[in-house]
Amino acid sequence: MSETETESGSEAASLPPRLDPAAIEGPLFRRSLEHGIFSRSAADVLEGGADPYVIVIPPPNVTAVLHMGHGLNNTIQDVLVRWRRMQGRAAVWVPGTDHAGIATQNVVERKLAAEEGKTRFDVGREPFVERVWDFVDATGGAILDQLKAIGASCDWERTRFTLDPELSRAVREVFVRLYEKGLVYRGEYIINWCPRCGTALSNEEAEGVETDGRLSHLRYPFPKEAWDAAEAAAAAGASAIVRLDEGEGGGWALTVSTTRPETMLGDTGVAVHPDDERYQGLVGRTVRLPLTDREIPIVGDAWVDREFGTGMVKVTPAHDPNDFEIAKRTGLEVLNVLTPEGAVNENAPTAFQGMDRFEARKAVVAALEAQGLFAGAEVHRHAVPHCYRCDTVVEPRLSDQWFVRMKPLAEPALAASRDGTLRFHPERWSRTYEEWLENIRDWCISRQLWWGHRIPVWTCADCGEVMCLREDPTACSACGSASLEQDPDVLDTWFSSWLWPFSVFGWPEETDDLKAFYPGHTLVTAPEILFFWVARMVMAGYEFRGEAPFTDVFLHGTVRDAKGRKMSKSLGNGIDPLEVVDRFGADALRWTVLSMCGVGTDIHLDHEDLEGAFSPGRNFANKLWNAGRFTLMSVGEGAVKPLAEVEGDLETTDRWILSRFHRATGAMTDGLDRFRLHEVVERAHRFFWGDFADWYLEVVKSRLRGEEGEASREAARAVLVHVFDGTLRLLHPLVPFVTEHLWDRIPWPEGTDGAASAGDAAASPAEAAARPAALPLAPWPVMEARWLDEGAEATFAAFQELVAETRSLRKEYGVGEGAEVAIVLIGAPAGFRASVEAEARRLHQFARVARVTFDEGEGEGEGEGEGEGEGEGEGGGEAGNHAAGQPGGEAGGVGATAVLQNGTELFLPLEGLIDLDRERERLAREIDRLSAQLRGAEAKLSNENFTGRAPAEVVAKEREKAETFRQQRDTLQEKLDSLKVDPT
RNA sequence: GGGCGCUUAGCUCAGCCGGUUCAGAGCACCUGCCUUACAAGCAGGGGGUCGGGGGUUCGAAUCCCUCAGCGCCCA
Repeated sequence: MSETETESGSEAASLPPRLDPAAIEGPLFRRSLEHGIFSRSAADVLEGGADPYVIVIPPPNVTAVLHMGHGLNNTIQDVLVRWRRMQGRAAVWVPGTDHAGIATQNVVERKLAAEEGKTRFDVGREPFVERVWDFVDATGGAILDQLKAIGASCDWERTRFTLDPELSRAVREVFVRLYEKGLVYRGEYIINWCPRCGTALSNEEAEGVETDGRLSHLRYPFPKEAWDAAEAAAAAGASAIVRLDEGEGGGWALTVSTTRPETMLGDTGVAVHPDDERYQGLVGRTVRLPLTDREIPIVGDAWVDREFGTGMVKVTPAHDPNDFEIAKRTGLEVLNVLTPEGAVNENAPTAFQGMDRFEARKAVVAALEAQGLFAGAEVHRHAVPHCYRCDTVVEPRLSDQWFVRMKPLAEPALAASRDGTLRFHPERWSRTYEEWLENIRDWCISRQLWWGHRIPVWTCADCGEVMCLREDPTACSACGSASLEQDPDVLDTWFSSWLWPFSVFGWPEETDDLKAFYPGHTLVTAPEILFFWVARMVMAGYEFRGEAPFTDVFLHGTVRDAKGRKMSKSLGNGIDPLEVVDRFGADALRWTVLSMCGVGTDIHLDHEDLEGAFSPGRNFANKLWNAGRFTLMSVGEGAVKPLAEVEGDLETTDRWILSRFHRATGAMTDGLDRFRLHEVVERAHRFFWGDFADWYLEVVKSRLRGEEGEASREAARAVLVHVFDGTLRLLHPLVPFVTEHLWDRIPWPEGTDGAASAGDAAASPAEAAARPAALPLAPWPVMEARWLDEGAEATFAAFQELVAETRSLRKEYGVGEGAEVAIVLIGAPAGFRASVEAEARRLHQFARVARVTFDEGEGEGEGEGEGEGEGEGEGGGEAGNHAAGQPGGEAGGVGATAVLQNGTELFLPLEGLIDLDRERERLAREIDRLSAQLRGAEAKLSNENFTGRAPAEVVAKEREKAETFRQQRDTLQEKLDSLKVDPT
């Protein structure tokens, strides 16, 4: 027994048979941090000449808690950054958080209300902001530590926060510059107002929600003097003009429609298209606004769509953006009838004052109904804007706000996409991006909040001078007065986020960091914030640095539950990544989400079955663990030779695995290059599990035990270590922990060890011969064409096919797993015969083939008696099925047949086990299949159009296929014919 | 109303600028194995007229048109 030998106290012996992620992940990550593995300095680039690779994290909210969306997003970034780092780039991934104005302020306000029953106004501005800081200092940034749990290899020393002094300075500088350029302006416009948050929102922050609303029809009566005109209009086909019931005095009225009836309280006019003949006689007249004592004019404005509804619209300038524009053009009065909280204000009739807008909606309808002025309603599906933070229905509201003029900023950002400077993955997002920029609207940047960057504009109380300044003023620049008032509002959080790619490096200072690491390279995010953030970053990049902040934007899918619903707190269908890490490990989480990361597809994970959801990742990591365990155990302690020294002793299987490894290397590198992560994972899986673990590890077992000579053993050890090292490197960006743990234990080839011990980050990746300081810094493998070996691959593929077919036949006929069999290969090409002979030991190992005999074919048996059948076959069979027995030549005996692609007939003698009927059926099925294939190929080949027009290569291939099919079919047909004659 | 995308095995998805024994993977399922790296594993197996229809082509899951269903974005 060699047991003592395999457990000779090596490192491997200490590896338990199951991976325990919790035991290795934390310590490994801490070690990397301690040794500064993930950090790079500007000097590396500016002085060391390193090629930078920069990613800035999409900063999560400072008070956020990690969810699977973050898990996916950051896993992807980590894969890319680890890969580039291994390629020798000065990889910098900048982490950080944003202050999330609304969200954070909300949290603290709620806390304040719950704990002290106070509002922020009770506390006061300064003390309130203090409290938010206290809260953020105490609990904020926790999400960054959570990111560490999934292995995020950020340059943690560069952690930034949008409210850091440096970043705040960048925000201020940008505001002032834009102000000075006239790109920031202040004005009264209809903006999206969240009555609950009490602040303005940008257009992007008001999310349309498809809703079945009610389109109500309201009647506004004409004063007596307009009845004639109304009657005339009705006669002209104006469907909006109707005659009222007697109860209303029998007069005339017009009909307008709205989904928000309460806004009629603020109507100041009715509009028709100026060219609409039906209403020509009414323009200039007035109409009585019900429920109020006002009369409002009818105006003509070209914005009105004659075709929509009655072609007549009510105009509420203070509560609708289009109506506001109409009012500006036609001079209609602007009347605000809602309070900031969304209640009816004092400009409306007393009866409605104080009512909430939705309450007022009902009340208005009821009041109109009572007066016979409600003309019914119909269901109307439309998009209702909701606050993206609190989901409250947003109210369009006239308000004095700050805006950024976007058109000039959008132009270079648009050009960048069009000319390919900026690339999207998947590519189709570029169209969405471009369309948004083409139709860009000005950006409302002021927020009526306290938490955030305060707008740096002061107004002199004495002379009215307005000052926009980089430094806080002490006196009015015009009159010297000290009574200055700063604008109370703060800026949209995105107004700091859009500067993130350069503000994190110290801009507006021309820092070394900025020189070294701007522009960056890749941005990884979800399509949801394409407009909010991505497009704006590009604009800011061009405006303030003259260059796009990155070249590639990778947009990944959304994490959903098993039913396809977005994960959310309110639905309770979320998955806590930390729980996943606890139970299955970060590697399992990463592998699982990456394997599902198809281009542009969402990721479905069952929150009710975490085990099922993450087992692929856990299983993979465990498989890797065990392959490593075996490798380390069987390589043993002794020095391993470098590959170059054993080249003369390499066997076909060695050349095969090396060839497969280099192919996998090429494919994975290419996949990473093209952001095809799903492909990368698939390729990694196929190579590691399908080639390395399933075949190579099995193939080298006996060699490693020294059963095939010392030279073979040393070659196997060298190749095994070499390929395993390379495999760990390829897999490291995907599953960093298990790979690093194993890699640390690889016995390094002679002469390369000792150069640096693990953890010494100083070693340069350029010193190829020296052992890299740590796996994250080990050079990424490069595909070398000289190791690609089609011959070895073909040879081994044929061997694999033989094994598979033999196994299949054994199983088909119930040969016990342990039972040994003999096989006969008939008509094997010389090369194949040689390789089978060379791998006889392996054939036994894989398929329990105790003996192979070769037959030249055509009935001529080799005559060597078989008849051993050591397994249970002989014992159990009795004489029963021996009927077809043709003693002697195996080829003609009783057994099962398959045919290999190279035409070789595989015969498995199965005396005593075979069911001839079943074998005939099976053969017939195979023959049918092959015949069909053959017919298909022949049909093509006999088609002159095909042979004439298809590329010669394709035609040749088709001929080859046809030949193979024919050969295989004929072989089986002969076999079947021989079985047809029942010898009894 | 405008735009984008999706529909392939029971489930989640690859494959899609046409031609690999082209219909694949993982999970699930069936059968047999606790073979000293791994039962979180190994071996074998069943399962799909590639949403419907039409077209282009020597050849279509792949390109074009159309219909149906689903999803997202913008107005």
